[in-house]
Amino acid sequence: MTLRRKPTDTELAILRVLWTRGPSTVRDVAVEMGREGSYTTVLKLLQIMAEKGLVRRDEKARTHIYEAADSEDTTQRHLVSDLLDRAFDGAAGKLVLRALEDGKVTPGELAEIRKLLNKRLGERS
Amino acid sequence: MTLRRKPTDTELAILRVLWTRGPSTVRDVAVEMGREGSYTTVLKLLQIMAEKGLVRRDEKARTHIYEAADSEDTTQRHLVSDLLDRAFDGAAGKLVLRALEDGKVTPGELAEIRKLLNKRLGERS
DNA sequence: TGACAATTACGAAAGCCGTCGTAGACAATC
DNA sequence: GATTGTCTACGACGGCTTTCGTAATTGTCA
Repeated sequence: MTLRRKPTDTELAILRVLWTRGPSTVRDVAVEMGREGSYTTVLKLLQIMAEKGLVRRDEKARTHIYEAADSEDTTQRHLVSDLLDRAFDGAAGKLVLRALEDGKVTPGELAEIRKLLNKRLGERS
Repeated sequence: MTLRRKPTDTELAILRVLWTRGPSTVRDVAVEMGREGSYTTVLKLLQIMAEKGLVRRDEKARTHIYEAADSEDTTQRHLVSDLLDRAFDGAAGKLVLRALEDGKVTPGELAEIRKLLNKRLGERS
């Protein structure tokens, strides 16, 4: 398996564009981020991300096409797990509490959390 | 209010020592981290963190005493909120699901989450 | 007082990140 | 074929993070 470093903030912003847009050109990404003026900066970032393995690059055409290497879900899982280790000593419950306090949660998500919670309560010894 | 930048990974590791040990000397922190060999590195980090306002320094005695400026809870809240913005578009529910999937949650925490969840379900329109 | 140990202070180096300027390749159009 | 526009490639810079070596300061103890 490939060892991938955690994406930086800027890299994550780019990945988010790729996740929502799908495979994109440099210009696509730059426009979406409102950074058309700094075109070469976005280009360079994507090139480095390709070296790191964060994105895949299709060079068949003159204008290259970039695509996120890992899915949004996978990356989110890694980021959460990382934060869990770094700041919560692995205690997921505490993180969940913090998140529920802070953020907005849709009713659908609330229901889903409930379901997962019940499953957890049921299976515990 | 003071504008504080997000602590780096290393800084967070130091903060965790300060949170569990309480006010500590450089040596205390270095020992706790198993980095007594790199004493001056830990010292320098703490000095910089003091400049940034991440820690407070008591210089009354010859051996300075360092203490985390923000509480663990506050910092955790900031980190979660930051991750929420950067990777989840603010959707706390999704983050909660990822965390529940991944980590270990104590029965006590499960109960607390349940309670908070019920409160949320009750108040929603 | 003098020697020694522990501590703080300081500066430099290496590496990474984000930014930008510029050069070169290529295609299309006239 | 020359010009123009778009794209990739490359190098350099400033800033930040972490590490380390070394000097300066201070306390202790014989």
